[in-house]
Amino acid sequence: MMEIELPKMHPSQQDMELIDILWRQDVDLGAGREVFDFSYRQKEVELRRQREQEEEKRQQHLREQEKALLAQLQLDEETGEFVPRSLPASGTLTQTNTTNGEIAQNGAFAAQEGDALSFDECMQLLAETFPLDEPAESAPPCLDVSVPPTTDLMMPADTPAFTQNPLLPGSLDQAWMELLSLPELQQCLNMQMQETLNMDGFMKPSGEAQNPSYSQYLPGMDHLSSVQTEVCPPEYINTYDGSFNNMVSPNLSQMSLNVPDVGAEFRPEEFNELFYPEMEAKVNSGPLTSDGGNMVSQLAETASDSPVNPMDLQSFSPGNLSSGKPEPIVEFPDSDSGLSLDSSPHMSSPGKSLNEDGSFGFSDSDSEEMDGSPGGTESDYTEIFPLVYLNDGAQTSLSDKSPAEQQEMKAKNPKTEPVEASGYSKPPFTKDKQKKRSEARLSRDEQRAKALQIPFTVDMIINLPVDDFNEMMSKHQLNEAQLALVRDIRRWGKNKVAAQNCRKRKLENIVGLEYELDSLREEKERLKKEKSERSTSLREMKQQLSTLYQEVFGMLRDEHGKPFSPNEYSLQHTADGTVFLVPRLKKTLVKNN
DNA sequence: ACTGCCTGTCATTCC
DNA sequence: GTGGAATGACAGGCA
Repeated sequence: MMEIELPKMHPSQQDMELIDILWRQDVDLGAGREVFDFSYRQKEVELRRQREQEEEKRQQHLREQEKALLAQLQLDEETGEFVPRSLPASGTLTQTNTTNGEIAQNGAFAAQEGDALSFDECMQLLAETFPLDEPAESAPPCLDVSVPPTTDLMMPADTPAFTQNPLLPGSLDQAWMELLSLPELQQCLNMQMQETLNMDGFMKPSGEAQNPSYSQYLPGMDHLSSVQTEVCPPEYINTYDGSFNNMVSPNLSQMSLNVPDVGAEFRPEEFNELFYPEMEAKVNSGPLTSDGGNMVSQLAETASDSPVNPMDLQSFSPGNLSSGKPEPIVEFPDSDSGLSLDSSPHMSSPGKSLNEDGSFGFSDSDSEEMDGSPGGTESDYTEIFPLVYLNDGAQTSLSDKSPAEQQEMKAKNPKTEPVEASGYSKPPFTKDKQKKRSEARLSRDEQRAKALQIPFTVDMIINLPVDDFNEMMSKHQLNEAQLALVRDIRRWGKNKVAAQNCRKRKLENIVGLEYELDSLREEKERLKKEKSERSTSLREMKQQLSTLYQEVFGMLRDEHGKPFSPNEYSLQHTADGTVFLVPRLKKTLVKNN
């Protein structure tokens, strides 16, 4: 059996860190952790050490109990179970057999036996090696370390012997772990793990099971992963996986191409620079905090900078809101709330009915309606719509449009003709005409909104939930006319959709009623036919009954052999089939009575 | 010019 | 009380 030499050299801090990293890979990689800084990790290490101390005491107690129990047990070689000793007299021999059996079953136990280091000796050595101020150093929680010395002793390196033998008493395992806690053994173990890593590539058996994260999530970064295995505490990797993997993963592939040669010493700054070069460039004031939440928020801020709502671009363009000039008073006799049942936001895009010369191409004689029409509830903001609005609004709309949209408009409207005019010129079908007409109407409310420089789209005004709508309104300072128009647009739009739904429902009801009417007519015809058939059947049955009656009555004779007169007698039958000959006179008398 | 249809809007009721 | 859906009624546009 192998005899483990205990080198006299003391481990360096780097070795301890490396050992720490390695056992953490095995022990902790399964759990995601939001730790980025060493301080947090060190605190956690201290807490863990305290817990391990307590655990060690508890396990020591258990070991003593198990020792006492083992002293009373022997191994049943057939079942592999420990059974109570039957004969105390043969205790010595049995003890020997038990030991042999254990040796045969587990090399660890054999190694311990052969190592001539008892548990107490180990503990003493432990106490000597590590004074009382940091006793936890001697008991790292890498108790489940994947490569125990048994790997070298009796099992091949790739054998899944990392799992404990269920027959191995916990005390023995713990004793081994006590031994493993020695720095010398840790160094030896470190070398073994390095060999295993080199041989298996990357912690194949246990690493994948315990840390399915980075080796899979960072394809093509195997070299980096292996480097990180050595230089980066798994907490960092886990933290990246847990917190940022989704966010930064699109960049990881690029980063892997530019990965610098990571030095043997891990530096969070370099790590951040490595994975967040853009953010480093953006947030260049002071070092990045290692706190994941802060980084998330910074990322969110970064992300929130880029996407700009097209509506916002349009709505908050210079001069739209903050001009401070008095809003032109607009009057639009006909509203168009911009939405229908199947309307898409594009249908209500502003400027669709704009003429190229800058005037609005209202459909449905809107230009005529512009002259003036009865003012209803719109009167508060629809006093009179000055011509200034037409030019201003049109120019604004045109300028707000993207070049592509303007080109599209030009393509749709090559001449100064209104879109509606061209659309109505040669409509192939009436439905299409109506649709175009509806689309043309769609822009009117938007133009009203644009005229009053309302910074919302009609779609938003109409379709936002009440809370969001109120929130949106509260975020902008709108004057009375704008508020009235916005609420009118919302009311019109909702009522328009409601009217469309109502009419659709009404049509569906009509169709349904027609269908029901047809069904009822069919049912009526069927019932009439059935009635006729049954009437015919009844008539035939009556005829048959009459024939049968006469036949039976004619066969009846009185005591003189004469037939009964049908005028004086009649046949009657009861429900049970009994037939009676009843005198008609008597029956008449009975009836009269 | 009349008619029927479609659509938007208003007023009202109800939830 | 408010918001919104539902609906009848009305008006305007169009074919």
